[in-house]
Formats: sequence, structure tokens, C-alpha cells
Amino acid sequence: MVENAMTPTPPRRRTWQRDAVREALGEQDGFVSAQVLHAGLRDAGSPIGLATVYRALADLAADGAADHLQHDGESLYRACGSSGHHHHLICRSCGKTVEISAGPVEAWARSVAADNGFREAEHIVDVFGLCADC
Amino acid sequence: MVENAMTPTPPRRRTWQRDAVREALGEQDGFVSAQVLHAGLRDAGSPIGLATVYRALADLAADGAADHLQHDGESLYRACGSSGHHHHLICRSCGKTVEISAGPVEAWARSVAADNGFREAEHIVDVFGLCADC
DNA sequence: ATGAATGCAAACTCTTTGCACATTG
DNA sequence: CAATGTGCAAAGAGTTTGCATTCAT
Repeated sequence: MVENAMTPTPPRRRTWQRDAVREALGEQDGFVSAQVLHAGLRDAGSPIGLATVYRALADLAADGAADHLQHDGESLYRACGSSGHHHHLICRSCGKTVEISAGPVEAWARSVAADNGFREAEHIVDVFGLCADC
Repeated sequence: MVENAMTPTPPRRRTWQRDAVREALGEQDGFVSAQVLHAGLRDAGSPIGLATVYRALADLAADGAADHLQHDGESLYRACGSSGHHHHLICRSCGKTVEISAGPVEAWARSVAADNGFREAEHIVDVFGLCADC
């Protein structure tokens, strides 16, 4: 099913859980899974439930406030709309994240999209690997 | 575990199941899920098991004979004769997927990873947009 | 003959959902 | 006060795995 064309009056209540998820997501560099985010929140003291994190993330993604992608069977989310546009190099063992700039890639993505008649192109580019320490 | 650098003597037995999976995959136009492929095979009369299809597809992908991607929680496969590694341009409205090659990006990803001391780098590169029809 | 491949079903992981209760607007 | 959001635990979906049997080499 598709989002109804017009937005009747998006009822979206403000709860501390929702805020917590949004903030936790924003503090992360790169993409995080719902599970990891939930674990982090609980470690930080929030008694928030896993289902709530899933629901909050789904809403954020639906509202365009978060980017969503899937890797290795799990959904990963990333705060979106915050600062500028950058990408990440992520260690899949220790989680270390290095911010990388992808100058050439930006142009490439735009041209590939244009060549195929796509408009409003966005792109997700992240590199996973094992860092020097792992 | 990683593929050993050199190929000692790839033990991969030829079974009619494996052939059936490879052929069925080849007859498909785009990407297919393991489940759909399995259903198709059974409809065609093959008493092949689901687990076998999963295993065969995994092997094909590992051997570079199939392209693999995930969409909406399921693994999709597609016969991929030669080159091996592709990325996708996805319409965020109708879901249409166009396979794109990212030559320059491959090199860039490798060098970025190397520059930061990362090994075994994989990368996620997907471009989203609105296709011409949407 | 030897051991990889298969099949089945149980196990697993990640995600979604039903329902009663708490909260928001 | 009405309706949405939350929690928990159970249900789902998709994929993987253990083990005895079958089959390719």
C-alpha cells in the first residue's frame, strides 16, 4: 500500500521514547541496526522497549527523517537531514567509524541517475571492512 | 571465514539440483527470491528441497555466478554470467530496479579502505530516485 | 568407498502484531 | 476524554543448520 497522496493531518504524538530514539540515532555515526540502537538506549538507562524502537525508526524513515537500508539481513538506519552529506567507513568488527568524503562518487551517482531518467536522486554509499586494529 | 586466497581445487559436485537452480535462475528476467525460485522449480516438477535451493544460490553467489541483493527482508538472486559485482538504481516510488556498474566507485572504495588501513572491504552503494515513469 | 550434497524439520534471527495499559493533545 | 503510543510476549517471515541418507566422483 502506498502513502495516501495528501496528508490529512499527520497525528504524530511526542513521547520521550520517540525523542530518545531520534537522539540516539543522531549520535551514531553511520548506520545502526534497530537492535543495536535499542541495546544502546537500555545501556544508557532507558527502559524503552524493542518494539517501540522499531516503530519509532519506521516512523522516522517514513517521515524522511532517517535513511534506511538493509545489510546482511538486518535493517540499518541513519539520521538524515542533519548536517552535510558524507559517508562512512565502518569496521564490522569493532564498529569504529571513519568519516569519508566521496567527491567523485557524488558526481557519478548524479550522472548514473540522470542517464537512466531518474530524478531526485539520493545515494547511499558506505564501506564496511576490518580496521587495522581488528 | 574467508575464501582462501588461492583456489586449492574447488570441490563442487555437479548435481541435477544445482543445475536446476542455475537454469531456473537463468530463465528469470530480473531478481528472484529463493522462495519464488523454489516454488517455480516445484511447479515445474522438481522435488527439490527449499534448503537445497538456498544452498545452491549461496554457492552460486559465492562463486560469482549470481548477483545477490536484499530487498524488503528477503534475499534476491539473479544469474550473473561474468563480471560479478553490481549495484542498483532503485525507484523509490514503483520499486523498479536498474542494475548499474560502478567502475570508478569500486576503485575509490578500495583505495579509501586501504588508506585507512581497512581490510576485506565491502561496500554498499545504492542510488534511489524517481524513475522516468513515476 | 568416501565424503559432499540433499531433505526434512527444528532452530534461529530479525521484525511485526495483538492487546491491555499508560500518555498525549 | 478520545485516540495514539508503549510494552510484552507471541506470532511471522525468511534463512540457516543438524543429522541420517543418497549420490557424485
